[in-house]
Amino acid sequence: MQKQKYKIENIDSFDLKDIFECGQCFRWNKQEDGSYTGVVKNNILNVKKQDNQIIFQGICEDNIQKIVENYFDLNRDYEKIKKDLSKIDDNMKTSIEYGKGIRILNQDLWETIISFIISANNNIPRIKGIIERLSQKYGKEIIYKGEKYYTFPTPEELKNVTVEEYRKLGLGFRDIRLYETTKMILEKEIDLEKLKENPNTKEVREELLKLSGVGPKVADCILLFSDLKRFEVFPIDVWVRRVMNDLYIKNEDENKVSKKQIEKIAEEKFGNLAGLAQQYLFYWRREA
DNA sequence: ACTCAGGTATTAC
DNA sequence: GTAATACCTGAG
Repeated sequence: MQKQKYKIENIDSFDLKDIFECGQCFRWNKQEDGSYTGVVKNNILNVKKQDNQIIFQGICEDNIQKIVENYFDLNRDYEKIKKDLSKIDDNMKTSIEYGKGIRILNQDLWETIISFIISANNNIPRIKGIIERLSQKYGKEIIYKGEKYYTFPTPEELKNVTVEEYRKLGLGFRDIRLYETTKMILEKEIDLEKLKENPNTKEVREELLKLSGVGPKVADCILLFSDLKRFEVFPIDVWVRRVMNDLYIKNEDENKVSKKQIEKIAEEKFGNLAGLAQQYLFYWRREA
């Protein structure tokens, strides 16, 4: 573990707010100076934007450049993606203009699974609070700039946690789901390493759906936001349903719009970039 | 007191 | 297969 620093310059498609507040992650917090600090695996990172530079610093167990390039998806050409998506229609163009600094993070698969199970029928402040308490209680402490941070607990670290203990953390009815899913993963009923190696997204999705607390929406979030990185999925939550109905379907009652209907349009219009399109639309509809 | 929030699991047609 | 319903919790 050592303090490290890394800078990149003149990168488009990199805005702190767009990245950290577009709804893909839960462990990044804004600091007084406008930078963001977060926990990435066993590393504490702080990201600051200054002029046309992005400055990453933190305490890392591995090379910070390597960590950052992978986590922030730096080797993907977002300019090209945005250009392609913008051609589709004015709606996409508008939403991309709004969220032009978005990048989809390569988050740890296990952490993403648990985080999005917690997200079900929940609100962001509460989701963040639960994840923080979970990490504080079962993760490892790391001190950075005098502050205490906690790594996200590994499956092993949650091995002996009871349903009652989860309930005490405020998980509510999701307690049993965390318990069961952790058990399934520990016992390799679902092998996460094998999932990463499987290029067949449909098969991986079927596997994820076997986990307790993982339904269609959570499975798609995991596929898109974790290091599985499948951009062809299209997670449909209340906001996406709303924006898709507003823009393309125009049913008087958005709740009557079927999931299949939305999926069909997403597939036709956005194809293998559906996940990105979803994120721009979601962020725009929610924040703008 | 009551509604709502990044849905899922269960039960009943 | 598709529709209705319950579900922790805490903030507004």
